[in-house]
Amino acid sequence: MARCREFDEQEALRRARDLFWARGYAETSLDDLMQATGVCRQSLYNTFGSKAGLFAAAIDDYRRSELEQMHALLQRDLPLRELLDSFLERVIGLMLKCGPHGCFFANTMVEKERVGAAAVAMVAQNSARYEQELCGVLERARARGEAVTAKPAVDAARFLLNTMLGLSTLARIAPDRDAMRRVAQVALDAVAPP
Amino acid sequence: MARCREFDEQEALRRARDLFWARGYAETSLDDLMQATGVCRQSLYNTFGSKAGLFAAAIDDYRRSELEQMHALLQRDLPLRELLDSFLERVIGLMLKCGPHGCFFANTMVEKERVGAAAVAMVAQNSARYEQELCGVLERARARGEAVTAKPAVDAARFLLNTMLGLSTLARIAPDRDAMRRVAQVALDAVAPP
DNA sequence: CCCATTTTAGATTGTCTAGTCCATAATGCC
DNA sequence: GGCATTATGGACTAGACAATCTAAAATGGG
Repeated sequence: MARCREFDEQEALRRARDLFWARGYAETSLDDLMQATGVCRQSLYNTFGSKAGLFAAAIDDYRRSELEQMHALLQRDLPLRELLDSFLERVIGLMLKCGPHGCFFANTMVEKERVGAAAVAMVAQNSARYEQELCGVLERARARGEAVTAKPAVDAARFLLNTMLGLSTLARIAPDRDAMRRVAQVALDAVAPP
Repeated sequence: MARCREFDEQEALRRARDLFWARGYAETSLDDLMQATGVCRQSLYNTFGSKAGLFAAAIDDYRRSELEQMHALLQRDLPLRELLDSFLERVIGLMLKCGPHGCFFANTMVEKERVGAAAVAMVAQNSARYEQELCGVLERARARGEAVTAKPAVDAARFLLNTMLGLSTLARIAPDRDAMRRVAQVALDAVAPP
């Protein structure tokens, strides 16, 4: 009935996401996005509505492709220290991915005035979810009788989230995997003493 | 010999600094800066050279007016826990100042591709200085026989820096002073057990 | 093969930006 | 009081930007 699409929407979204991640919202122009995705301007508008709409879709894709895996990591039945250790290792890998871009979400919060309400809401919602899941992990470990900090689980969970956010900025100042690992170890010992 | 300045350079710089802090580099236009400072375009160029030059001056002013006080806080002769506690309290206050802007330096690192080399260098240098001073504080406390984490002082210092950076982003996601305080307490207990 | 429909490509629009230019106003030494 | 010098205010330039518009190209049911 009509002309066929010449591009793969998922592939284009993935490329747009990586560009937004690397450069941020304001510094990524539609010309950049067209070049990176190979999709013409009007098709981007037909598919995603606006630049902010494309960004929101990119944030959503990031959440699904990267963060869901981390959420899954937290659901595994492992001793607390092992679980958090592998989780933080994965976080560090993510922060360093594709160069010292830091966390897409953390960067977005610094740019929150520009990126549109939809994207900001997704980020805030996801942070809250991390906090809840980390809280659950700590409570389950405590119930199993593992060594866990005496602090309220919710405080310790927010502390871990805070450590993740810090690592994102640290990755921009000094993208040094070993240094970040040692930071994570101090945080790990604080919530799950060896 | 020549016409007198109608504006106070320090006052104008302070206003420009607060605007850059609140909105970031890219999102602050010269028109905004002219309005906030009350200084005409050409005078800003005469005095600071360029937008990037003005930003670098603003970063420098921030360092002098806000951060020097925090550096001074670390030089006081107090028990480690008291020292770090008051320091972190001050950090939180700074992160929340003038609304949830977070730390000017941390925000600048997220925008580092735009703000110019001079500003980035100042931020990186200052982070390293924090790390060194925190390291010194921990080593002195250890030498005095106070309770200090068994971790290498340099790792613990970087961990504290990381906590500060995290609090900056946390202030943007959820500017809640009490929540931030509890995060800081967990970090404090990790490096200086009660 | 035709035609309604969608995609594509590129020109265009209107807005905003940093930075420059220029004419005017103020200043104080001579 | 002239005059060199600096400050000021506003017009201007050149370019980047998101978004819209236009028209050609492709598609497949009838």
